[in-house]
Amino acid sequence: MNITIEGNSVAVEAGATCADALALGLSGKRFKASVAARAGDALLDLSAPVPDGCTALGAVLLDSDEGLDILRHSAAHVMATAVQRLFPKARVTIGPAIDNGFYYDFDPPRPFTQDDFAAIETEMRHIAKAAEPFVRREVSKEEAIRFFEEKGESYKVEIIREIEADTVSLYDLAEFTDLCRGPHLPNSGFVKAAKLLSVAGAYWRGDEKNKMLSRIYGTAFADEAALTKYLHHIEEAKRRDHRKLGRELDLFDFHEEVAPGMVFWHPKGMLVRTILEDFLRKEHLKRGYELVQGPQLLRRELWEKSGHYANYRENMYFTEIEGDAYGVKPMNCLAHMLIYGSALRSYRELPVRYAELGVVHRHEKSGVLHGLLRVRQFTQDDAHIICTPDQLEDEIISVIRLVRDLFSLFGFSYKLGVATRPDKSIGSDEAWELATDALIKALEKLNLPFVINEKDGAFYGPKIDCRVTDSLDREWQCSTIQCDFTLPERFDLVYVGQDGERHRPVMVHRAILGSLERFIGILIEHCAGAFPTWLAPLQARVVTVTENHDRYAQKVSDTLRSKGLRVDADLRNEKLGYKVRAAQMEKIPYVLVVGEKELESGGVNVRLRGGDTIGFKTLAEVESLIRADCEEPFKQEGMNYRFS
RNA sequence: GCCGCCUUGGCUCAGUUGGUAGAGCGGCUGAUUCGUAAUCAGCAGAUCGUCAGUUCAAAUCUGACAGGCGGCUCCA
Repeated sequence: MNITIEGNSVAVEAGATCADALALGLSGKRFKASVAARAGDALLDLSAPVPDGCTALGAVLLDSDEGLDILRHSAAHVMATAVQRLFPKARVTIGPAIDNGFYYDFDPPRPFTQDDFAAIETEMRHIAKAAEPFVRREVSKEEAIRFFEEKGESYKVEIIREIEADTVSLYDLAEFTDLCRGPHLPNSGFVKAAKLLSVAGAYWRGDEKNKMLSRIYGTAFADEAALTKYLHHIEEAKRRDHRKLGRELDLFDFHEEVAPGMVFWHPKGMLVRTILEDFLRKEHLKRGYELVQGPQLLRRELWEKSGHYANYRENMYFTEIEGDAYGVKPMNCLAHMLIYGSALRSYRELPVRYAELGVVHRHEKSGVLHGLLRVRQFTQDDAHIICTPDQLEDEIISVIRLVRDLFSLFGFSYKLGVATRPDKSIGSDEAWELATDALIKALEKLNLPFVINEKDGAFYGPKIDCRVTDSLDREWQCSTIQCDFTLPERFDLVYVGQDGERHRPVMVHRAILGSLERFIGILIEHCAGAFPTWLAPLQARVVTVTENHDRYAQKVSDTLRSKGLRVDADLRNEKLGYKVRAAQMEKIPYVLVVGEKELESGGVNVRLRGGDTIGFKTLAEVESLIRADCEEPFKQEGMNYRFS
């Protein structure tokens, strides 16, 4: 039969393998770099026969995304084989490839530790060196179950029992056989640049009621150079860790023993926060929001009425005074609804948009806390939009616009997802449909790419989530836009329509940056501590050459401060180079050097954060330079934010 | 909460087989008066996370607890 191999038509004998076919159609070099074959959407082992009716085959190269995926999946098998040799009693479970690597979950007699890595890696190298072939076999379910039962591999048996097909595929690698869909590398010889990275506990099937397994994470690359580069990248990313930079730049800290998961903002960090908050308030007012604020404590009865007490009690803080029980708010919606409900509203008032930088407390489990990214007390840039069903889509569009504008202002890339109705949910089908449609249509109208996260919505309504990544590529949710039909019902929110009748409004909960703490944490990592000039706690530092220039430096600093710029002066008795270095490490955008020449001519010598010296400038020039720098990001957004 | 690891001056880290603590940075003082990423010297600063236990003797060994780190589950 004739098939096309990447554009070349070749004649293939019946019973030929994918490798045979590719060898005919590819250059020798390309063939050698191939680790699997592609037929349409399917990936096949090179050793697999060319499928019946197949008319075209492509090569999957080792260093392509798909090739790396296969490499890492195969590396997981190599690791499992090594573990089986060293720890015969360790039962195996699953071991997939993931972004940047792979893992394998084991149920060992004792959990693995990093100290086991050396031995496992050595064994993995032996297996790689032996270039053991991966051999695929199709067997009946019964046969597979019998096979794994004999080996005592109960987890595998459990998985196989749930597979619907009549047959399953097994892969042999040396003496280790694993249930696996494949495809795999032709042999283990390709797994030469692999490294084990960490151990972790992981629940069997991700359910915390199940047994905790011992997971080993590792990674593998096409060659040693790529692996070294990746490991270097990880090291580099750790330098950007907001927890490290927060301490080094004196932005914030934690006092774990007295308030785990709660931030202590130092002056510089608080300044960044304050500037950000001021900007957010102005931007919200500009976009038709009204600012409100509710109390931190609300009577327990209210939380019972809202359903939070029933569903969320474990995560709430409670207090009691003079026999009255209060709950510390974990969210801001209730106060906003009470404000809405304080008067009978007309349809003419809608949409109502209440915004609050609301401080909330959530008692997160101790193991999940993570610097600023996961805390127990945080501030949401929260708002609740109460509108008619007709207004819903337009409201959502403007919220998404705000998300888009703010995230591009900071230069973040983000991923949007629409979470649809979960199995456990309340509300009518029409309401769900109306809201889900509104969310999707809004995203489509703005031409923003998004994914659908099936059944991932809140129990009271669908939502749009926006996720951004930290320096180590971990994803964190920031924006959330949630439609809610429950609370307006429970709190009997109404508006008087044109017809004089009372109607039920729709409510949208939305946060754009999400939590200010989390957002600032990610921002720190994003800019490696070098905040954009409009947010930098110090925009410029005057640095003297000798103490003869102290008075002049102080005058320069005072003058610029009086213009509203954030400036200080380093008058320490140190060499210029020392103070320049200090300013550089504090990531101050502008260093203004003053010495004899500047004293005489009445200006400063400007050095930029990046290291460039742009030379002599008058103070007026410096002022407009810094202002222009502040306004630059806003021009791109068409926000025209002024710094005066 | 669960699994593994970790906790020594403000920070980063040494501390060999148990014999009651060291360095660099930072801070302070003095000398130096210097032109774009570290001038020199001196001084101060630690009941080694907490509480028990083993021991003649514990930073070091054991246990519990509290935090932290990496994951899991959860979540903004």
